[in-house]
Amino acid sequence: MAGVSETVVSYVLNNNRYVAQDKRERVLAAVRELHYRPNTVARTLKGKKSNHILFIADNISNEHFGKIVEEMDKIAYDKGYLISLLADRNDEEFVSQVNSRLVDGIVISATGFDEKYVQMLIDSGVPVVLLMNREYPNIGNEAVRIYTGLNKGIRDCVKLLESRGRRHLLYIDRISRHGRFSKKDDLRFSGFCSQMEESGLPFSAERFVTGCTNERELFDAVCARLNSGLEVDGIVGRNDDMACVALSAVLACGRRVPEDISVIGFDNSRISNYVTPALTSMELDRPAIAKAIITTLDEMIAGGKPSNQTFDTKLIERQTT
Amino acid sequence: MAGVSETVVSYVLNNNRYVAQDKRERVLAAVRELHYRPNTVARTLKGKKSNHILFIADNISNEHFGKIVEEMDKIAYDKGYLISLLADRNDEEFVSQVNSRLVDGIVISATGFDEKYVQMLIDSGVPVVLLMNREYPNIGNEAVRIYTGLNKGIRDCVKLLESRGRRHLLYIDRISRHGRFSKKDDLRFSGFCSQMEESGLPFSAERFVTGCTNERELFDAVCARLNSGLEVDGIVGRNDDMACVALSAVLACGRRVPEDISVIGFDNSRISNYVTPALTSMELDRPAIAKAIITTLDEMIAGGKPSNQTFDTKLIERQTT
DNA sequence: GTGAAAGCGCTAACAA
DNA sequence: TTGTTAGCGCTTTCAC
Repeated sequence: MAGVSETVVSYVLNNNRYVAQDKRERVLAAVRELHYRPNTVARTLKGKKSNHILFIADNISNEHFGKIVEEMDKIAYDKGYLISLLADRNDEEFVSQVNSRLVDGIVISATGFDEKYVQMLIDSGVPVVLLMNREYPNIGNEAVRIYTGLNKGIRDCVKLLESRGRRHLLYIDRISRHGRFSKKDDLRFSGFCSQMEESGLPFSAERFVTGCTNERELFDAVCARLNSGLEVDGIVGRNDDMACVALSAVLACGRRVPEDISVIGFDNSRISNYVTPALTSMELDRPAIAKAIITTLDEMIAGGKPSNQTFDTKLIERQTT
Repeated sequence: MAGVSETVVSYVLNNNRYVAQDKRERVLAAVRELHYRPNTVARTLKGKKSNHILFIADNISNEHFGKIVEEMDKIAYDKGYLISLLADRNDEEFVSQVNSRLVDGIVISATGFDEKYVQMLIDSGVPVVLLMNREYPNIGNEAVRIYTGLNKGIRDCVKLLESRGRRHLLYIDRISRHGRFSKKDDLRFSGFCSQMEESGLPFSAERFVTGCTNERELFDAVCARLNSGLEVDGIVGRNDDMACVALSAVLACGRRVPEDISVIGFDNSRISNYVTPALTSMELDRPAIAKAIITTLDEMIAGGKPSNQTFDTKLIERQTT
């Protein structure tokens, strides 16, 4: 339609070769008239970018995750990327599935996803960003790490309770139906442990509430601790949801919050604002984190070697402390 | 490696032509050994399925949406589909972006997404499933509709309040920074209006709390209604988040819940369980809905003409009613 | 029953 | 400065 070869069209659209002004204009005019769009698939096959980013995660449905994805989408769309969401599966078939897609980059935020598979993904040559909620001791720095502030954040939680005179803390681990409980590689749990140690607070297995497969079990587990004679004057939840369950258990056991027991959550999700008493929590800088993920991946895709990043959390104090 | 032509490999992998048993086995052995995976991109370019489903939504970050996506992923993965998430944008560029991707199917759940663009997507030949939270009066039945029970669900909310002797209701619309408030095409709002009419309950503009751009405004708006002399003994929130804001406003104004005013939410999200008093809500059958979305799309992609589907909601009564 | 070859829509080396 | 052409990895027609 523009009376030029395909080559010229390609040059104009990619803007990577000089093309005579008049031809360039004719091409652009034809593009408009025909609503022409280069076929992303053909482009990818030819070895160009697919403009496709994959987010592998183990908890697609929580609020924190949803907000991160929402923020990522805003930035990604402007850069031309499409984001796909995929729950992790621990097998080679999964890695193989992913590899057959030719995605440009992968973000991983999956506590239970085996490092072996992470390494396979990296080895296939795709840029990988690790959204750090746990350690990856065996993964080298071919993968860029983004620390969202979990470690320092949870330490700050402990310090806050300490400053309120609390010394007998309980840590509330996640609920999981599939046995995915926190191990020492979990950044929140390890941060909690180190801070307890640094602050010289007593920490033993019975202060680590874990292994629950549903809310009811967790509720009962917290009550059991409180009624066992164990001294408890503070509770740190790994996230707001867990803290809320613990909070309701505390109240049900007849303890006052925050007079008898202080409770603090993590994530600053909507729920923290609406429970009674309102839950103190730690806010993550999600917009900045989301932006860093996309920007970092974008740089890696362009062949750069961006460095790891760390973000700070912000204490949102409410009534439970 | 198997000593056969590419053709035979293709036949074996797609299982669509007879291939001699020994060759078939050699191919399969080579596939295993080489960890061979057909390149999805090349396959798509050749005109086959991309096994890629796009979910266009206007509220990626809420809990309801996250759970739907999580359930969709489970089923989609088993069928070989990858799901991408994309916030809607109201312009042709957006449609064009989507079209250049050659996705197999599109799910749309976006209250403010212009029907014009939905039609453009349909016209481009991609199967489209509409996750109904509003009407699409101008879209024909080339798009398959999945009703999640919003209309009947919200009617049941009104009926429940009515059965509790409540007749002076307030409807709490969404909060939006971009002016995306409910219009008559919104299934919850229209369902509420029709039920109010059927039940002969008074409904006027002042009972429709809308136009708020943040929680504080909504809180104030509810208080203003309560203090204006308007008689109010029941509140219906379009979702749990809105109901919670209203609930806190009600309590702040010194009214008792449920003695003076009953409150009901929608979605049965976690928050409804943890506010005080615990919020009565309406649960959607998310696993079934998610399954229906993928199955329907899968059928359409295979060339079938599945029919619209409707799901039921379930009342979860707690303390606010 | 199997292979050769064309072609999906694009990019880029090379030639002109 | 632009056009011809090969080729990305696959599927499928057609011929044998």
